[in-house]
Amino acid sequence: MNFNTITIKDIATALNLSVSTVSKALRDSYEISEKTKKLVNDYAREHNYRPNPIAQSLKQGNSKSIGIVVSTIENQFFSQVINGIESVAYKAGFNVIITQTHESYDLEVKNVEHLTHRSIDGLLISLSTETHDLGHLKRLNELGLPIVFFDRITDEIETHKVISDNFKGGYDATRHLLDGGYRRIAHITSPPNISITRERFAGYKKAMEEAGITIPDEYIKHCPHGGRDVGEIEKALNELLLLKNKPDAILTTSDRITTTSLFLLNKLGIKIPQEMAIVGFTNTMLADVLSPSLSSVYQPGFEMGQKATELLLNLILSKRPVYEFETMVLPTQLVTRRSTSPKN
Amino acid sequence: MNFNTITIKDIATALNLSVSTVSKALRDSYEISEKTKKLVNDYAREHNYRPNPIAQSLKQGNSKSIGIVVSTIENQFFSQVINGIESVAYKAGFNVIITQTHESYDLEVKNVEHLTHRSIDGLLISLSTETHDLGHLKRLNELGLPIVFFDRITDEIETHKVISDNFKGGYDATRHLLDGGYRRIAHITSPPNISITRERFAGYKKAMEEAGITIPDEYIKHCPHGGRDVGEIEKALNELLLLKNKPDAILTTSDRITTTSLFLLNKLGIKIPQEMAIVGFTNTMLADVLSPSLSSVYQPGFEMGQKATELLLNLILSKRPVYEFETMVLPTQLVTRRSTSPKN
DNA sequence: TTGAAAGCGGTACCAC
DNA sequence: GTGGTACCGCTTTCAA
Repeated sequence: MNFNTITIKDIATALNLSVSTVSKALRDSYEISEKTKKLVNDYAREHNYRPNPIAQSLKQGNSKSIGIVVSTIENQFFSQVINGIESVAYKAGFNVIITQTHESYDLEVKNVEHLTHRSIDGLLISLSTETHDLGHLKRLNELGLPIVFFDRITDEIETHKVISDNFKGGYDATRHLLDGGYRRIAHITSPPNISITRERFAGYKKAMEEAGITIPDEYIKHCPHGGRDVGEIEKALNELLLLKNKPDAILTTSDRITTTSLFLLNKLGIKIPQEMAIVGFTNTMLADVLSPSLSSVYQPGFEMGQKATELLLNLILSKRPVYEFETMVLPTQLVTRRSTSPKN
Repeated sequence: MNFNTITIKDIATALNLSVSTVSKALRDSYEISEKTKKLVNDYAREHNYRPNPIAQSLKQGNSKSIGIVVSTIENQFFSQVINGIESVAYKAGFNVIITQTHESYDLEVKNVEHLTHRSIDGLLISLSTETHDLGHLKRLNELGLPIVFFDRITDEIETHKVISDNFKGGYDATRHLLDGGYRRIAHITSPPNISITRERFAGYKKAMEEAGITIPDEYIKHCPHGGRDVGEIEKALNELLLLKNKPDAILTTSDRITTTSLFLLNKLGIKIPQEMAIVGFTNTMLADVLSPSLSSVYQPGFEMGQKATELLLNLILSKRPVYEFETMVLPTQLVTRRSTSPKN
């Protein structure tokens, strides 16, 4: 149903004008006399006229709106990104449509389809953990849909990308543990197909190598859905705890894996950091208030949303096709707290 | 831009049929021969045809999508509600469009306008703290737009509503404090114009009355934006701490007010619960892991989203106008933890 | 069984 | 300066 009180046609009838005249008057065309413009605009204002953007986009081929795909808005990092996106988009007169994949490839495909059908002018996307095949996005990219990837990106499509410095985040966190005297550092993370997993792992590995430590294979645990299900985190943690060569510290990635690991360790009665230190990627504002306070790698979510949107708007508003793309890397921030206090 | 590879017209041209025939074939009309149907459907499948829902909704006057308005998705409660909404909506073949007011009346009006223009079939809304005037929603309601309120509702519009048992939540939490020996119980909450504030206050008041305690006026602190800004929470808390007759416990409402209060108390070095007990409404999954673990009133967010959507779909799909409305009240759950351990 | 044409709400080209 | 009209993609009478 259409709940706009009034259409351009109604105005035309009421003022005894043609629709085209009304349309032009509303768009402040030079062709229309000031008198008519005033007449039309006054009437429109009084009757609370609003153009129907669906009709407009059908006609004009643009919609002044951008689509967003994230894994889940429950994740503080993503809700901060979305706030950043909105702050820039609204200022430029664009609306946003938010969708969630819940880490499902099928839902990602469905959402992207839904968004393009709703006639978006551009797409901001962070890939789901299940996504291997990028066909759905490649097709759109080739058709000319402006796309900007953020957070979880891909090499297979050339366009603007915005990430945080995951390598450095992983490196700094690991270095911090090493400096505190921890040597047996395990890593619970997302599946290796998504970019952030590989980047953070690389940082972790580098720091370990520099310390002359070989990482046992069984120290690396992947959660197939990036921690969506408690079970996968529980499994990873239990396996680590059962190792002969039990780790004395864990580096976790993603909000969910980090906070859930903390929860589980507490539940098991394991003393943090004496028996097990923990540092993780998370954007929760509660790191300070956790028990114990949680050392964490913070990503600039809001800024990431802003930057990604600025780049996307550039693509959308560019008169000519763009062939030069950039990958913007934003700094992460390690905040050390009690969960990683130095040994002894 | 339209990034659908192919339109109904393309199919018509390719198969040497008329658009109307193709349209009917795709909709499996009895008028069309099986042979033609097969021809059309095969071609459509091969070429990955998807109808353009914008054009459809322009024509049909419905869009198979529902609009959502919440204050902020950063709030765990609301992201849980949204997940509940999606779970029901998707199953019924409806899409959802999520918008945030950030507790601003202006944004609420703008979002509602944007949603109705995008041709939604129904609206799910939780009012912003700034909203006093309901004109924008009354108008739509009178025009026949199905609306279901949840969480922060209003008496001024008659329709389905879903809330949690805020009275009982407030009552139980207060009762729990009283049972623990706390008597000077303060209350930091949202502004009184929104329903949840009044309902929770009523429960708190009832419990205090039953205990024969008169609540000093200065024990009631309202955060104008429901805790959106840290400053307003800080101010409320500081004022309480400076009172001669300093409270020994606080009941907080909303995720933000609750967790921020905990943070601030910790920061000030105030011992919880010895110097100040705290219990609050929050849906964070971290209540257990906080320092100290936080007694909290949990609201069934996911279920609320589900119920609200079911009611909305009833309204949307109903053949005849609906005149009987219900207000569904879902149970809250008090989980007691260390932040409210009994005195002594 | 199939097709022509109108129309949803706008925009824009082209006449007058 | 104003109006007629075609069109965006699709659905739906009404004719053929």
